Amino acid sequence: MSETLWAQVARDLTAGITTGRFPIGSLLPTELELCEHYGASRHTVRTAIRQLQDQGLVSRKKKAGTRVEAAAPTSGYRQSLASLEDLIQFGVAHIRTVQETAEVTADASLAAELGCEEGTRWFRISSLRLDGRPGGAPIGWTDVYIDPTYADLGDVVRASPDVLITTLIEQRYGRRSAEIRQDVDAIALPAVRAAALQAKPEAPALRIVRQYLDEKGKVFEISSTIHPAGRFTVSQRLRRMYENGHA
Amino acid sequence: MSETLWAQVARDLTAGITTGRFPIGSLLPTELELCEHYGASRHTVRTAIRQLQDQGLVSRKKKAGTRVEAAAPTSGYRQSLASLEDLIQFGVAHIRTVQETAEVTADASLAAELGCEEGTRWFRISSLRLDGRPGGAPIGWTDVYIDPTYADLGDVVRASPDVLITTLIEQRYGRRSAEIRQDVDAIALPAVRAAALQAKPEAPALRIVRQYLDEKGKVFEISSTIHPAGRFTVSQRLRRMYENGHA
DNA sequence: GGCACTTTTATGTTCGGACATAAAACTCCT
DNA sequence: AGGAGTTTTATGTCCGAACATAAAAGTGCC
Repeated sequence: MSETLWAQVARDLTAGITTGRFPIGSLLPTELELCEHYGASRHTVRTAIRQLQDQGLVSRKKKAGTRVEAAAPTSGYRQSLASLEDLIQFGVAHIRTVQETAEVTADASLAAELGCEEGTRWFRISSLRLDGRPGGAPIGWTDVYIDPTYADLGDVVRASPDVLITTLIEQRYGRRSAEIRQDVDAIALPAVRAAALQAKPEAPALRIVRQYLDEKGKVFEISSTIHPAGRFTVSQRLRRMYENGHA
Repeated sequence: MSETLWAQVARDLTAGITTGRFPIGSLLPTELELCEHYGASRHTVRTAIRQLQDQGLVSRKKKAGTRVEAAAPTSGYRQSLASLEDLIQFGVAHIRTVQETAEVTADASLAAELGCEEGTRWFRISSLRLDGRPGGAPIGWTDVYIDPTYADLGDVVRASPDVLITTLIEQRYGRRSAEIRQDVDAIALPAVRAAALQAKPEAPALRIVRQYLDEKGKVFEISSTIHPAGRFTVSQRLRRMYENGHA
């Protein structure tokens, strides 16, 4: 008795995926079918499937079934975001001065920018990012969109100008970001932001849109930041990751 | 009935840890005690504890019990570059049409752009990135700088317009990238590139500079790509990573 | 045809019980 | 005291069953 039953099932399913017996995009047999096939209880089969799910090999949805997402455990490059500097890079932890808050409904244009459904309601917190020196031009302008039920965060955000809003939500509501999606592109600086950012309208600017997803894959926060050219650079270091998980 | 029972238990235990009711190094109550305390089954309590374990908050050992290891979840995000789409995003695998090749020496301006020493000699391969449709405007302009000893790659690059230059170097010289550094910022489109990219000079553009380092940390390839606004977006997905390597 | 409603179904949550296993704790003998 | 063997105990594995829930699929009415 070397290997546990659920580990055997997990291994066999993984093998089926990597060998192509269960191609990417296809559905795995249902739990009941797997129970019968392996002569195991549903509990055991679910434990095995959870293993694959944790490795990102499959995703599950009620009624729809278990879908094969990838043929191999996520390997490739690993980004290290351990240091404070990395967090600043990624989360923009610069000092924030809140300019305005409002409850908005996403029209077609905003929905396209944020990558959300049209008609979604958001509570928006707009702020300027400064780099500490009082004299210098601002680094950027950020619009943070959060679930309207968190609207009371507005005051807290003003009170803690150096804490990430994501962190505030986690502390206050226990909702953690399990995944972050970031899109970076270039745009012409919108005229309405030119004055506040001390730059010319239509000047080149970097736009960073980040979606924060919880464990269930639901987006609960979106931020859109605009940096005039030369004031901010998105930096990353990716190291090749080996099978054993080390870099 | 908003939150599941096991999630409530997990949250309460997490709160107990962060508030110091269960200090680091101490042992949590046994499963049976927690069952009684929360009026839940052992299965439910175990699911909750597994959550904390996955987050690296506690460790478990038979007989010894459940030990508190950390007061806050180990944060750290992992970037998944598993799918082909991700590789295209990162390596720009679009079809390439080589425009010119030359041997250059980095002056102060180029050294600043590439982040290398002034005076370094490079072999430069300049190419346009197309997206397949013959009619459309190009996606971007790429200057790839490689060690002059690899100059004979110029012909190979022309012959294989859809293969990453990094891959070619690896195949031909066995030199593998162990780390990639990427910097993204916004610039005004240089006048000399405007015509080829079918855009106006000074128009907003995205610039992506990537350094490829080998195992010893030596940079052997640098690429600088310019994309006029709206033609390219740098996309990333980061998933929270836990101690055990799972997500 | 298209919209509103009901049914079906696969996964999610929760319970209760049983036995296995590893490691600490204890006992006992020399 | 100290090592060998036994007991205790908390976690690990596994089963069976029931109900909840979300989403697809089917149904029927206008």
